[in-house]
Amino acid sequence: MPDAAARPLRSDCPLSAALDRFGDRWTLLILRDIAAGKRRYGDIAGSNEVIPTNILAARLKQMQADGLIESVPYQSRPVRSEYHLTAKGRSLIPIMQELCRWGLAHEEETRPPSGVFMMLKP
Amino acid sequence: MPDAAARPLRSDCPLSAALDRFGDRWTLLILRDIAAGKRRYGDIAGSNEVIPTNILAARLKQMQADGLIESVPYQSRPVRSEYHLTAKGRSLIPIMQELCRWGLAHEEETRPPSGVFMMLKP
DNA sequence: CGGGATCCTCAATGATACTG
DNA sequence: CAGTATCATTGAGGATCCCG
Repeated sequence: MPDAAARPLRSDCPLSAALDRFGDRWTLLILRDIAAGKRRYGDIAGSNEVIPTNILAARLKQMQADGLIESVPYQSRPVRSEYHLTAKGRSLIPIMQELCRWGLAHEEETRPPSGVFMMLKP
Repeated sequence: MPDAAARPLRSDCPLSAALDRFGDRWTLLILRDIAAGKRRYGDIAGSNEVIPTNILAARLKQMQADGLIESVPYQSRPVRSEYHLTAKGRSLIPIMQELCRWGLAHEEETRPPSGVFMMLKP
């Protein structure tokens, strides 16, 4: 598997650049989990939206390559790491909150007022 | 191809719901173009990031199904339509602007200060 | 010519099994 | 537990083709 590298950007448009970094189905959900305090692989894998493990591993690598998170080893043999947001990753929290507000306002018509699983503490 | 229908959501998380609507590589770029005044298929297809025509057609249908845009016929035989933002589509403009700001702040290090192709007028 | 539809190829995704 | 390997399926991205 080709190791994660910085991907090229499609154009000079900054919106396009942002989407090239986290405009996919999983990156922001992983970032949400880490921001919410989940630090280990298994915590994130156990989230409500069940992310396939191979994709989770690939995204964690890509997000490190993009500077959104960093991995901090907490034991060796076997090597185990925790994931933390970098400053760059933290800079996405307001965006996630705004997306969250939009989702609440526009996509909750049909669903019962069950639990809201997004709770980022600014 | 199954005609565009509202897709199911992965979970109750409103962030996830928002991403299920426009968390892909093209939807927001198309929305940006329409918001910036491009109304016809060819205008959007000619954008800086070259979107394949099959994807553009599919996205336009999906965005209508999701209520983000509406198509207004401006001639019949052959039927030709213009695309406009709905109120729901317009509600994404602040989000696009914030993404844009993020892209400028975090992803422009390497590129020369060439033109910025994103200019949404609030 | 504008607005697609269609076909093809290949990369990414997703499900699941497996391993250190 | 934290991933990697494998494999089927989907989707992206090009290149036409078609139809009015």
